[in-house]
Amino acid sequence: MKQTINDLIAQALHELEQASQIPSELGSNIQVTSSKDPSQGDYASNIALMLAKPAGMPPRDLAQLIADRIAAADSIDRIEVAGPGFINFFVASNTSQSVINSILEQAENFGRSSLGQGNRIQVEFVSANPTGPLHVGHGRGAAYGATLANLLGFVGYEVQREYYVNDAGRQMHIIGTSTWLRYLELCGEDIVFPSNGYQGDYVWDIAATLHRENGERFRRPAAQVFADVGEDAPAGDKEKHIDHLIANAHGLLGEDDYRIVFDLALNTLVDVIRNDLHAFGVDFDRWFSERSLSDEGLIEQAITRLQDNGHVYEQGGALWFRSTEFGDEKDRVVRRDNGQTTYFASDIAYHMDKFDRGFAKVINIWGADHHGYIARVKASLSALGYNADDLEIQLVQFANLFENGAKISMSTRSGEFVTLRQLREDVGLDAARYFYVMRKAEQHMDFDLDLAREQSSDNPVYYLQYAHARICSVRRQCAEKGLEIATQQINLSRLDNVHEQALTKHLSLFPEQVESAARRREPHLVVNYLRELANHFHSWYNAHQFIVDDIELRDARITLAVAIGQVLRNGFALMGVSAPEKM
RNA sequence: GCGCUCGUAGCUCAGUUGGAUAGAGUGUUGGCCUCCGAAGCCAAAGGUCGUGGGUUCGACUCCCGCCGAGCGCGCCA
Repeated sequence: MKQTINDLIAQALHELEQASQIPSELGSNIQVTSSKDPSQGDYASNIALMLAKPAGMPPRDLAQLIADRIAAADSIDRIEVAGPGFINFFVASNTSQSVINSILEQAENFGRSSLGQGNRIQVEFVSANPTGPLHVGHGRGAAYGATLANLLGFVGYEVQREYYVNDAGRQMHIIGTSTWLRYLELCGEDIVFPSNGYQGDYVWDIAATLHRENGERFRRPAAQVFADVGEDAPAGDKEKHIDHLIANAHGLLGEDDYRIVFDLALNTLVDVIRNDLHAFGVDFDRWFSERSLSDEGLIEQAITRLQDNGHVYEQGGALWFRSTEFGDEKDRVVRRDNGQTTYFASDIAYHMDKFDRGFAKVINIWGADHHGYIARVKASLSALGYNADDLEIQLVQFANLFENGAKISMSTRSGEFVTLRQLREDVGLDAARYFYVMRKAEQHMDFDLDLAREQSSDNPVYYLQYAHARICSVRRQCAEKGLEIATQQINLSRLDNVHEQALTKHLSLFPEQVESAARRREPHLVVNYLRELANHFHSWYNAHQFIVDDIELRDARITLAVAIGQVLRNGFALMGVSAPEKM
């Protein structure tokens, strides 16, 4: 419809130019928007306001000139000039009602588009270190990423969902060693657990598995384990303390046995995360291992490529990437003076690999605390010869969590955190998913856990689901009363009250809202849309009876209700929320 | 100190590439079920859009200064 109006305006402008009533080549960027207020028509264009100055005419006069030129069209009832010079279009009711037939015909495909043209796009999200179960802080990225991926698929992209598993590096050695120390305690060794170790109960669980499956095979005397490790905090350096423990674990266990302990911790935690996410309705196509980058020589390959392109230099025994050449604020080390490559080097290799896999677009969803990292990753892509604009980074702000009126901090290390699983069990999957995506991702957000728990029946998601359940209920009523609802030859012109007009108008906006949400990477727009749809529906429901004696009217109203139910379901599917028939 | 993301109703937040009278939820105060589900509807009240300038027909939106919040500035990951 927007396009139709756009074309009508373009044609009118063209004719006016031909007739020399306005100067030519005004550079018309025609904008057509849907109106909020019904008195301002269904659609409006500000074209006259835009062109008033270059045309040297008062906006209202120009608007009238254009409006008079616009050819009559079946789909347009009337055109008005209003306000400072807007042109308002009133769509003919039979045209706006035709959307109902489109919805019923296209069913679960209503709203799909070919915007993505089948291009491959990757969405990488969550990617939390596998050092413990996911907590509520990870939920926002999970829900946002999953919904965005669904949205992109819906508008015609071929989407790949990926989780980057940080299975290399110091944090993983700390979790591995923490597991081993708990295991030694189970063996009866006298262990003083390091302050910098992972202290959550889940570490005990992994240690118990290790003990159950391997007996005392990995047992070593505590005296040897703590030989030469130095003081722990507060008297000593907790970082050095844990690093020495890791080194001792390597030495005492030997590389092969160390790896068994390490991998058990890693695999168990990745499984926990995978299961938690699955239960949260979030599944990935690929779990990409950071360790595989070094195993397959990709890190060396990336560094070599940077060297070949002349973007690397040596200083202080380390190898530096000259990222400042591409806008970063300082150069970055890729290989330390001890010969080890940095985490950043892995990330360069990882992103190189992403682009070598042929994605037209790569979207990374990162916590807002990683914003300082964007410049260097983009710099590395440019240096490798890729178009850095093809990497898009969406930042998700943290949610401040409140419990008992106080802000609570999340620490995987100390084991003090509310898990994503607990949240889901407390408030339910639908409420949790809805809560996370109802707000714009870059907006800071406060999350009151008590409120979420206690008032879970007040959660706004039920408002939407209730609309769907009511529609299903009406259909059940019809069936119980033995009323046949016609599926063809519905006289939709009977839908003539203000509620029905608002509903058909709103339904027709779904496809463009979905496209806009996908293009802007803002799933919350879909949530807003659905809320408005439910609002219109509830108002209508309270104002009018559906099951009436007038068969033609009854058929028309129930057909509209069915169409609303379909659009709600399509929206729910994108959000990962269920569409209950009863509540 | 520099950088990133922000600042909208008592509270939590929307506000479409700059558009018409800045909107929801929640909370407060009133109404609405002999009728398809009251997890709902209708209405009232609630605002110097942090602040001061600038750009223009028009600014919550764009630009600059200031104030305030969160986060980031490592040869950690």
